[in-house]
Amino acid sequence: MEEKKFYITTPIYYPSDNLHIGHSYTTVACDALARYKRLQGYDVMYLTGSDEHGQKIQDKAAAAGKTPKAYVDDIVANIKELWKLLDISYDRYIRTTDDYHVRAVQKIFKALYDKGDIYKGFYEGMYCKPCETFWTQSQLVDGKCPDCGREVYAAKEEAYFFKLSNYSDRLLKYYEDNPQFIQPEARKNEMISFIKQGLQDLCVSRTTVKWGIPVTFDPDHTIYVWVDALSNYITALGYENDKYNDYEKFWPADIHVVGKEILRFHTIIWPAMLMALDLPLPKRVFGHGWLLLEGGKMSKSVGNVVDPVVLCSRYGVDAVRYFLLREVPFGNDGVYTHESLIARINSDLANDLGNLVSRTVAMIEKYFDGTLPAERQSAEIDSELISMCESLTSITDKYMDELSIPQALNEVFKVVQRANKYIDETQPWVLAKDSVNNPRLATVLYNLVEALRFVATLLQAYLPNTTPKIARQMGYTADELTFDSLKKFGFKKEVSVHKGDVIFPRIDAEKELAAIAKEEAEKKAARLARQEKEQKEEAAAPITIEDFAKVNLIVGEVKNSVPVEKSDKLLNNTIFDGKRERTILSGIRQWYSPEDLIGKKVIIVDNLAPRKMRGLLSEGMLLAADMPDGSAKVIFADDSTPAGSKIR
RNA sequence: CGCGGAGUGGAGCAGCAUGGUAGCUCGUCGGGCUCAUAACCCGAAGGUCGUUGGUUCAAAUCCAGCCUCCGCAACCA
Repeated sequence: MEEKKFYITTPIYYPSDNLHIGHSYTTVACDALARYKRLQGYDVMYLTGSDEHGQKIQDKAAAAGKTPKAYVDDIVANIKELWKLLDISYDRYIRTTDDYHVRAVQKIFKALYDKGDIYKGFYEGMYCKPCETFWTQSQLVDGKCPDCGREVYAAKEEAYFFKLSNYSDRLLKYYEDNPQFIQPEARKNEMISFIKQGLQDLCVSRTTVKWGIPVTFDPDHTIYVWVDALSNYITALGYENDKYNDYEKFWPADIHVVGKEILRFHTIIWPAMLMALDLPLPKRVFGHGWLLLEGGKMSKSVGNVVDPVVLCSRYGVDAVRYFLLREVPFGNDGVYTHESLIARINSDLANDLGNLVSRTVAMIEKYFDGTLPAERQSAEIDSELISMCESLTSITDKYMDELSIPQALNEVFKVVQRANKYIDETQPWVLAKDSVNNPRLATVLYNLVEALRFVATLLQAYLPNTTPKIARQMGYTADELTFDSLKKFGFKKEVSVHKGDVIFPRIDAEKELAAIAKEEAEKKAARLARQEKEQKEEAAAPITIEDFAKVNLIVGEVKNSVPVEKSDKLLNNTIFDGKRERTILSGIRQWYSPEDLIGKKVIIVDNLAPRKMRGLLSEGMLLAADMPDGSAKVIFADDSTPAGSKIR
């Protein structure tokens, strides 16, 4: 018999900023799976956490004037608060800055080194000095640093490498022997072809990144992300540390749930590391889709409203959870809109479920003063509802095993819909007209209460905040909602209901959307006002001649100009600055065609930091005047001015 | 020929690895009911499944070409 334990993990999130709705999606999905397994009687370990090392956090912390640890401490506090708000039932939270993890990772690194799976070599690449970052040839943009656009130099740095290349065949074999390992199926082929292209050894240490775990036997080196972050799944159980003692019990993980973009790390690097350590591999890795916002670029202006905290305060935690769990199909991407959220809440939660509870309770109170009489009488018409309830868990079990959470929820709501239909079929209000029908009426109402008990019991996994309320109204205690009790329709014969508050209030979509639109407009206006104010302050503040001297303006000659593909605003200008030709992108395509510019002399900012736009690097900018109608007029210099002339 | 994803009734999706009645949710329209949160139940309208060609007795489904849209700038599950 299989041991009834279940180990599920979320990715550990990178706390360089507060989390957004997407992280909530992953975590809520795992929460539903964890809760479902607990209801099935499994001993569950649900792990989440944060991946707190690395250059970016170091930079962010510096920018905020904090130490890296203080910086992540604050964000981790916010994360934990968010999980509390969303009713996340994680059993353990790992931080990669936790002592026990740090020491365990050092031991793992050493063990891999001793076995020869990690070796010392040289990391060769293109190095950008100001950014202190190595780039691969393919990451470079026009041969320059993709971050700052400056020149990069071929450089070599001492580094440790993991022999990933040794594991190609074993990985492929593992995929073959364990077809369920990578899910969804479609992604598996991606991984296979990635391996078949040939794996390269993986750089696992850096000397340039300071915020990380030092290599014990070579302290100049910091352990680079992979060994640090991926190890969390075992260190959190107590692997190579004394903090916990659950490794034997819970490893290998039953499932790692990750976003599709990091599936590769979890299905290639992580298994290879485990193979190197002679440890068992996780049983499944599931790469889920993304929750997208309506029309990509809109995200920033929608921004705050999609903040999970705001959504919860507006609609309630369970409504938000329901939306996340229901809206995004298995493995695919889903789109968030206010309309779809409200529609989901209204039709499923308010109209179908909430209303069913409320009409059932109301009838029992009205016809029987809240308590059903003992005498009952069943009828043929009852059987369909009853059999649906009785077969419900076997269907949802299957869907939950496949991680088809929306489908599982759909099955539960089919019962809700069937119960609503059952009321129409049996017409309790007609039965109530003659007390002769009381036994029949009692049975009808009892069946509704029972159906709702099945529904509420299952929904505990998804809507933990609401199900106790439903149970209370139906006259059950929350502890009576067990999967065991679902073996039989007719759990408890006596029923007393208690009318309570409306469980899911209906949202007036029009009003709500108007309110949201208004709020967004206000936010936008506030932001614009702030920007304007800042600009004015900037303009108003006098600058010194030294400040002005920082801006190096020169005359340039436009040698060529072509529209940038897939952009209706940009022109790609080739400009001769007296020494060389450089590329300067300019957002003036609406008002100028290339012929207007070619051959003309313009004024350019010589020393502006290069910037990537539409995949092209723009080195400098072209001066133009803002017109009152929003258009722009390029400032041309006299034709006789030689290119390269300095302007002051 | 850069990579990836997608084109199915008004909207959002399923179906496509194993060809053979085109299904679901929302919306619309009509009807029923009154226990209930203007909710519930029933019915109807609406699709030549992006396009062209091929394979086949038969193609949304397999093959080839073409067209269109989205992401690849930022952040990131």
